[in-house]
Amino acid sequence: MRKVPAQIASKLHLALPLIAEQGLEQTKIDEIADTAGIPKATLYYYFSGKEEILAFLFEDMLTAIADEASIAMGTEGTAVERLEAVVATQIRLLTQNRALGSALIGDLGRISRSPALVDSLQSAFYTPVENLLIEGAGDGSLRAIANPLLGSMTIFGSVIMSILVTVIAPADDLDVPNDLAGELLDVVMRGLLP
Amino acid sequence: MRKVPAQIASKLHLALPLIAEQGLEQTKIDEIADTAGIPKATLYYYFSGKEEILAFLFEDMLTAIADEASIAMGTEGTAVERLEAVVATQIRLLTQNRALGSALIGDLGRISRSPALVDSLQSAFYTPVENLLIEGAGDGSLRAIANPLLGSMTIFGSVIMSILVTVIAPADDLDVPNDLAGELLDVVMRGLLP
DNA sequence: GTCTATAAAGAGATAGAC
DNA sequence: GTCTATCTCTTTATAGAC
Repeated sequence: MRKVPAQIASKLHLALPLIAEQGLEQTKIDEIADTAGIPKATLYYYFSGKEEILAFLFEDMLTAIADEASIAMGTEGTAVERLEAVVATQIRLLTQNRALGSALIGDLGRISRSPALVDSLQSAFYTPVENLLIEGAGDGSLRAIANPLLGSMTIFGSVIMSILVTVIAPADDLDVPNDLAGELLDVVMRGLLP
Repeated sequence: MRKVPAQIASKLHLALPLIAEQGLEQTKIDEIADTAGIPKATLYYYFSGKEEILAFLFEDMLTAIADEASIAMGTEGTAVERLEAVVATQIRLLTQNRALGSALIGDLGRISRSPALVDSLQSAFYTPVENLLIEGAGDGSLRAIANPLLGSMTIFGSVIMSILVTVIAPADDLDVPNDLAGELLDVVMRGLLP
């Protein structure tokens, strides 16, 4: 894959709603080219095919999340406070670019098939959360759970599911909380027991 | 779609590892036919194409989960106890048929594109959990969270993520807990705060 | 280096005999 | 229900203009 110019990258986002709606499989590369306003041959010049295009966009988003999460981690405050900032960042970026977020969450299998994307996913979601869980156990602001991985999975799982249910495939009668990140964290933090 | 004989259905499962590994997109229908030992023409006799085959298998598993979850819900005990039984059932069935579980979790987008599968997913995962959360708030065994949907999302999210991380795409250095369901529920129930 | 046009290859799906 | 042969559509890849 050649280095993709910013203008191409930004145009590609125009094709994302299409991909998110019907899946990459059903999306012809001509549709992508037309919708994005990029000649098909140019796409083949930069990418080796459809998969690589989507992988590039995923990578793009995951890197952005990892970067902002890293910033949120570096702020002042207890581990809990920073954890909340990190999760809020993740949710914000996923919902901000709704179509890409949908495509990503709806296609976790694709990510798990690519080692590079697995790495990016870890940097964006697991690593910051897991580190904060460990820190929190240290500074006493979080309880020390036996397996920090289980904690970060719970958080990541609830984040992506909340996006899935509220943004990607919302039921008709659903009322989305204004402060989704806050309410979600409340549940995860305090648990379900009385 | 014609009614699929049990023998065809069971043979189809042989092709699942293939689909889970490389995705449906990269799986040729000839490969499915060969691996499952079903003539390609017969597949087209019962199904309209690849998508319908996978949808059928998903439906199959989701129905099984919904059925067993419904049984677990009907047992004696507090809401919490039955909730644990339901979640353990879900995890058990997802891991028991590892390849199908992988394909399902890795392809949530496909499910969200099909209203019938969304229904089945709800019956298998959301509905039983959400009902138990409401019941639990009633009998005092669970705290009354503002939005029960958030609770069921948290549970479902952590369930699928734990499957994803431990079963579908396990890291090399990962130690999978023996009692995954139990430890996971401990986190979700008691929360992350001290 | 980038684009237009088009040819070649490969997969999904179908038709009709058995 | 199953088989062989075939048709069609998509992707891939290239040749050549700019």
